[in-house]
Amino acid sequence: MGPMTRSEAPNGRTGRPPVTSRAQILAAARRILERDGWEKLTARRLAGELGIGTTTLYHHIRDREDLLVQLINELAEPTLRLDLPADPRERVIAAATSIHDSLAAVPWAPEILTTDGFLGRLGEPALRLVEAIVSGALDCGCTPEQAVAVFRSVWYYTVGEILVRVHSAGRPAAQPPGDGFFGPDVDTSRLPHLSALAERWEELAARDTFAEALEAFVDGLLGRAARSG
Amino acid sequence: MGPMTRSEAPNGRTGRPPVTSRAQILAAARRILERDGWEKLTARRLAGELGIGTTTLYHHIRDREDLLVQLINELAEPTLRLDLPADPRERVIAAATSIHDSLAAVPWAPEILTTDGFLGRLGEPALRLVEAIVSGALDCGCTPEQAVAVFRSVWYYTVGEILVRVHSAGRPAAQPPGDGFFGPDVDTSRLPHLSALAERWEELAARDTFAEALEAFVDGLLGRAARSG
DNA sequence: CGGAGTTTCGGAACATGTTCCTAAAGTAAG
DNA sequence: CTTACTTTAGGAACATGTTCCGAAACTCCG
Repeated sequence: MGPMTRSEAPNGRTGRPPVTSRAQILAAARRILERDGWEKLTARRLAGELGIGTTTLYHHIRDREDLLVQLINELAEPTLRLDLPADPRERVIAAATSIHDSLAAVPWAPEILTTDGFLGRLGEPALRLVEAIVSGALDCGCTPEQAVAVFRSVWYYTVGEILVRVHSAGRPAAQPPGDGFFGPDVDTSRLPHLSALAERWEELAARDTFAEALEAFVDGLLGRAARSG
Repeated sequence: MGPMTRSEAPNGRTGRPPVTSRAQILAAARRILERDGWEKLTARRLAGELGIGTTTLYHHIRDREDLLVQLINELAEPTLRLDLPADPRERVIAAATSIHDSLAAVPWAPEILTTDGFLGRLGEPALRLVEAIVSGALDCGCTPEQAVAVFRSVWYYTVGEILVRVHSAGRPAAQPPGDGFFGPDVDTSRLPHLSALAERWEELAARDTFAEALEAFVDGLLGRAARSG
């Protein structure tokens, strides 16, 4: 469109010089995050922190989702670097646990985890753990199809655990027991076990069973693969 | 607050008569949903459909989340009614599958699934399936603690699967392979298996492996419980 | 210097969910 | 009828993410 570019930037750059960089925006976002909290990280406030116009942000960052993915990437990267066991099964579990713990430490904006190709948009440390899960599954005798399925299944479980737990965190009771547990017009006589467990539900739902269930899941997946292979 | 209520509604009701009911709002929401699509279901449009003021909605419905939970409840209820197998393991799997399929059929507003105590806010059909999972686990020799853990783990996996798949649905490729799969500056030589699978990733990630992985998960969880008990 | 080209900046505007506060519309007593 | 009380209705306003489009600031070339 328009006239052809006659000189394709011979030496220096052309155009109005930028007053802000993506790195500065990310730094300011981290500053707001730890100073004012997650809920204060808005586009206008972020622009104000940098002394620039609000819409200027959108020339350096596609949208809010883009910003948050970058932030998560920066904040979670150190935690994602760890030594992986040589044993395949242990490697799968260690990698999945590392992904879980790293992302669970960033409890704001959990919906970002479910964006399309989220792990692919992360940096090499995260992909290294994906590689570890896939390679571990392959070393356990999985076919490539099964190995990818193992990763995806473990990823789904991890995402779900984080999302549900984060959303239940602020509240006084996760899955409120007693009065509030059942809806308004529910016949509790048809739910004998739930009724019997109602008083203990809050306590039981608060327990962290991620690691145990993860092992059970991995064993189940790898066992199936070995049996069919 | 003001003078005491002298007469506590002797015969009829008092105050300005309501022009709208919660049921009418839900009906209008469903109408908009199937006529104009999910993205058109906004507070103002919903009020317009009913010919009432926008803020009037908030006297009948706490907030958007409340509306969506009610809607999901209405729409998913028929699917949640099915006969459950007598065999405990099959019962757990059938119940989890039913929950999954019912909620996956309501692909809008997936973030509602992770709200605090979501299943508890649903009606009796959904709770019946929760009861089925817990009772199945108990019948397989689980302790109450383990049974609740089984339910929660399966629920996490189900939620994660739905959320990730829904977010990947609209895009051309789930977890884009090839060029876009890896980030900008990633050393692919350190990711041999991922690189080798890059071309097939899209196809493999699109496969529906929920049922198989669910069985593996349940077997892993129940097997662990039986071994420890 | 001056116009052309190019890149960045940012104010105005829009649609969204939600809250505040006041008016409206009814019943019950005096 | 008038006054008190109660309940619902809804306009105005606010903060949010985001886009449109024109202005600003710089380089290059003649």
